[in-house]
Amino acid sequence: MLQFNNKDMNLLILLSEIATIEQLARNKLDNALPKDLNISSFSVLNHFSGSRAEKTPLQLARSFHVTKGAMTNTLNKLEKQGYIHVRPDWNDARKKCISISQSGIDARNNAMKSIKPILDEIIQKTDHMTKKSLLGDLRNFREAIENDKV
Amino acid sequence: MLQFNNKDMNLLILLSEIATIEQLARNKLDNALPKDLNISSFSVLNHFSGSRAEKTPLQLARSFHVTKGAMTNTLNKLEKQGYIHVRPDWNDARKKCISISQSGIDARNNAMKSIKPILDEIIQKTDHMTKKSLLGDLRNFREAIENDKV
DNA sequence: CAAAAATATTTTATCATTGAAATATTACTT
DNA sequence: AAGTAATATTTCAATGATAAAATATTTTTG
Repeated sequence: MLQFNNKDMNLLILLSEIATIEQLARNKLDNALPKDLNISSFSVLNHFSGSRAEKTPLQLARSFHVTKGAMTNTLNKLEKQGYIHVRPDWNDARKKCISISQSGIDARNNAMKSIKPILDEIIQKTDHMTKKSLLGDLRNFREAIENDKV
Repeated sequence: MLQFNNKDMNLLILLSEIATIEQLARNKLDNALPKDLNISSFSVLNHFSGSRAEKTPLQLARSFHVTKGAMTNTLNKLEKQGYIHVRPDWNDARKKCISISQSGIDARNNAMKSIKPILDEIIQKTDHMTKKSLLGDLRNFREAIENDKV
């Protein structure tokens, strides 16, 4: 009855499972975050809480796999809010250098507090082994998807 | 340095990995699909190729975890394209019954052909064990996320 | 060194989604 | 049977993303 092989169908099922989880998680977190911070903005702030080194908009766009235009939007909002510092790159006037401000750090920490109950509920409901194997498998899987567009 | 526990941070990393994969896969498939079919429309058609039983718009919206308004949109487009049949539920005038048409089946098969190279490339690059354990783990994980909003 | 190509950012139009309100129908309650 | 609550779908405004074009700057190349 199916004219396409099982592997293709199984992969579509896998991808649709991933899309479903993404949608569920996005909506939950979006609703829990402070009104002035959507997931995109929060992700950028959270990124800088790991490594505070300056990044260009293009680097950030690539990190998050969004378009440059989308990153322009997010950064404009964050700058208006005072959560990031934006300065020209003195060596290359095409570039900008983005870093997090103190109030950006505060906003990120505050946002973390507001989503913590959601995170903790998920953690509590997922057994340790699942989470442990998931991350490694997902990273392998992502590499299979992304690395032809080097 | 981090004022939030590792479990929370690791879960955020896991979720961001999932979001990244979703974006990559969505963009690839979107670009490969015929111009008259986006992922949402294709997903609905593909759903019906598995089980051809009629579904209501609300059932479909829940299957795909999108809002009812989004499903209305998708179904309107598919109906204009002639890819689905829409009929009233004779027992309950609030409901509609959706099924796939023959040209919908053709459109789905044609779309499958156009994305097959992408699917096959991913399959070829991902080892069997990864895919095998991934699906089960993801389903467990999804349940942890979704089942408090029963 | 001038022209062309490459790179970085912004702008623009378009599109799909969301949450909430509006509409219509059915089920429940008393 | 009337009134209220619940359910199903659609509409609407707002939002955030995309692709592609526009702008500006730097690098390459002939």
